[in-house]
Amino acid sequence: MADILGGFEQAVLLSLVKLDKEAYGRSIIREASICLNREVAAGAVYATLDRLEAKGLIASSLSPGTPIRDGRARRYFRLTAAGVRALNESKTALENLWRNTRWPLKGNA
Amino acid sequence: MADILGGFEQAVLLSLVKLDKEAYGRSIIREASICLNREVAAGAVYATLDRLEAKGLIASSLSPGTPIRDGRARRYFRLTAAGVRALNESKTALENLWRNTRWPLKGNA
DNA sequence: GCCATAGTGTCTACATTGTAGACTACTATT
DNA sequence: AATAGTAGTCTACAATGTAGACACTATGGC
Repeated sequence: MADILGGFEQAVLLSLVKLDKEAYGRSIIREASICLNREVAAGAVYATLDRLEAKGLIASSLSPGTPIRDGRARRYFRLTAAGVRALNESKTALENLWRNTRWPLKGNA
Repeated sequence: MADILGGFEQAVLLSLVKLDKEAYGRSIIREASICLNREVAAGAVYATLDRLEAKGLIASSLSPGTPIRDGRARRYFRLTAAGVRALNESKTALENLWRNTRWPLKGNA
């Protein structure tokens, strides 16, 4: 199993961090679009959220008690301790990968 | 198509950078193991090298003229201009992803 | 009441990337 | 010839990335 999270997973996870209490499907999609600077499909995000939840890196819960007012119930997501760890470790591994490499690379092709 | 190279691809590509003229299958495997701080299977590396070559990010050539002395002919790899670009862009995209995020993250779960 | 619209979540299908492990080749040594 | 050391190849499958169609609930206007 890859010990480094993929770019998309990191984007989704970091979106949760930034949105904090306001992290639910559609808001995550919007935030991830900004982070990655491109359009991201709803399915892509939900599929990733499901996988991350299956791995225990995030947890979800439907709109807490409060009455639903604007459409379907929102599903809120939050990072678990394991999620925070995985994110930190991925970042660290990536830093190590580039350590000792002057960047940006000069086109030496 | 992911605009951010995966961690393994980056490790392989960066190994080429570090090994420079001495980048061939087995030496890349050794270097990648160091970069990632874990064992990597030969098949994993060769498969990745083939894919990167198919995408035009690297190019290969068999041991240049010189007589083969220690086993099967070596296949040397080198980054193409597109490869350098892809590597730089991945790094940049990752930097942007983490921009404005204090790191390491505090376990707020 | 009925329809259009807006905001949400779900499902299916497929492409790409990550990885393991067994296997083939060639040389030098014993 | 048998063995070990260095190289590269192939197959198969798991994990991740992504698109696009679809379904549910509520509101506002006709």
